[in-house]
Amino acid sequence: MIPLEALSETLKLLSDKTRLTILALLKEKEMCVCDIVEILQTTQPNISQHLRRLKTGGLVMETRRSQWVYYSLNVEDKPYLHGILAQLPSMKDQINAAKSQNCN
Amino acid sequence: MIPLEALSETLKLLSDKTRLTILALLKEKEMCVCDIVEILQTTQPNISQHLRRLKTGGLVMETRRSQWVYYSLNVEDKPYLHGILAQLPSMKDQINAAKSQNCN
DNA sequence: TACTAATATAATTATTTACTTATATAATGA
DNA sequence: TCATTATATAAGTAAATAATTATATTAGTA
Repeated sequence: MIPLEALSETLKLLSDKTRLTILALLKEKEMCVCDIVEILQTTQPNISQHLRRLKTGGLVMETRRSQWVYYSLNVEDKPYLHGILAQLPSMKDQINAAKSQNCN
Repeated sequence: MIPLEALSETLKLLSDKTRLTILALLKEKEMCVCDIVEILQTTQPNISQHLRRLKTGGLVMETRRSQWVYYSLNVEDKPYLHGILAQLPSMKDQINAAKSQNCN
């Protein structure tokens, strides 16, 4: 049983529209920062800071591969979030739409 | 499938510690405002305002019974929240501790 | 080594939000 | 009707937060 304090911190991470969208994207596949920036049409620092919070909160993992930092979901050990994550809409269309002008 | 916008609004309601605690209390049993104020040791307007947000967000219902307004959980139709609600700690101890100085 | 691309961090700003204080409304009972 | 209890609403304040702009770091490459 998670302390209420910790639970509300995690839910705060999920309560922001931009972060929820990032999680929806990562549900499809791992992505680097520039992919997400491209798809969400916002600034790089904005996404970078959201990703840092998600990482600190334990919701995503990062792996650097040469110049790119790839982020992926890290929620296997948090089954109580599965219900919510399952509600996230498919991002396939947005991903495909952005595929043409990829950053790498 | 719920729009991302609506989902983040709901999660915003769940992301506050006070509101989470209220939900944990209502998971045990329906309660009037003064019960919650007593247990959470805060002001009546504070709780009243949180309850209004929870009601507007569709997470709780209200029923007036004479001078008391009772609030209860309204989450049967939101199965994607069950995982989170199941994580809320038991409030039995806090409820019993406050039972002596009940408001009605 | 210099240049570029990808990412991170820092500082600032504008908005949101939780809480408080004060006041209003609603219901009960003397 | 008046007083009391329970609840709601309004206004103000302080703190938290998302996004922006500017700058730093890291890696690849000519």
